[in-house]
Amino acid sequence: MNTPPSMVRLTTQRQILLEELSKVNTHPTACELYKMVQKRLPRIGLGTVYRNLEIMVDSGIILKLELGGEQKRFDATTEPHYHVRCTVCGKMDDVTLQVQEEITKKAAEKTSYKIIGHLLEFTGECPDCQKAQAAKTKEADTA
Amino acid sequence: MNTPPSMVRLTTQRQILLEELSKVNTHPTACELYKMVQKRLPRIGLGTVYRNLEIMVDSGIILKLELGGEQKRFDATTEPHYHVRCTVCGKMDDVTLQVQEEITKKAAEKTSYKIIGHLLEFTGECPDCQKAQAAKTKEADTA
DNA sequence: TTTAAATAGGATAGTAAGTATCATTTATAA
DNA sequence: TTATAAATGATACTTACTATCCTATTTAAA
Repeated sequence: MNTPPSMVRLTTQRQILLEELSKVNTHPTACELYKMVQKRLPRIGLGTVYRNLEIMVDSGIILKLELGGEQKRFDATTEPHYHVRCTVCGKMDDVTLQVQEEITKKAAEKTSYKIIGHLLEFTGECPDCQKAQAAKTKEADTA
Repeated sequence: MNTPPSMVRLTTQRQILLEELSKVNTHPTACELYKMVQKRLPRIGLGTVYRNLEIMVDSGIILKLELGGEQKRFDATTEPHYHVRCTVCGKMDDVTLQVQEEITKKAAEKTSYKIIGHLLEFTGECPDCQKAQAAKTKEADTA
């Protein structure tokens, strides 16, 4: 068993990436994070962002949210919790709802799969999009 | 209010696509469906598959599963139900678990989003991958 | 029943998110 | 100090999916 001379270095890029991700609770996409980090490290490459996010996911520092939507999103909170996704703008937020452990057991009884866990995502309309929608409706009424 | 001269035709391609999708319960990807349909319609284009799947989703005939994983999957059963995804091979199956309506209400109390519904996906290892894993472990032991 | 309009199909080009490659730089260890 | 490993940034590539375009088919009108 030869341990390879491998160790995850806390480079400036990784540190700033993690700082920026921890700063927000909207679970940004890789591209959004790239833009955020670019303000502090203008020469950073998009590849570095993707690479380091993946490394941090693998080492359990952050979570990758792979549910609905086109793009993957990232989350600095690693404790299991649920999310809402806005069906209009795609934004994601946390839902501070007790994680349902028992549902995993129930599912395990119903299938021949070896169940590991579950992902729960709520869908809805975010406050901003609700407002925008209301404004639009009002506009149509007066027209 | 001018209704456009639009109506969804039940073409051969659409019919066969729907038949093939209804035949299986593994929720195939567009690409998998393409291969399935190709056996009966060798000249069909991949674009036609994507286009018609989208049309059928829009008209509510089938469901698009946009949860975890790289690709979207399709489901001929439109009643709300849950799924398991194999974390090894990506295969998806149904979980015949009672849909938790009350969880949506609970979530609505915890967020400023206007909650519409929820998506629940279990993760685990499918029987085939469990077997393959077991065989691999055994091989390593004897080596 | 021919003709016109709408719709659909197949081929192909284009997008966009994400991944792989590679030369260069930076950090660590001998 | 030097050798080795690892990380970076630039760029090329892959893949799932979408848009475009021209042809074919279906439907409706004359």
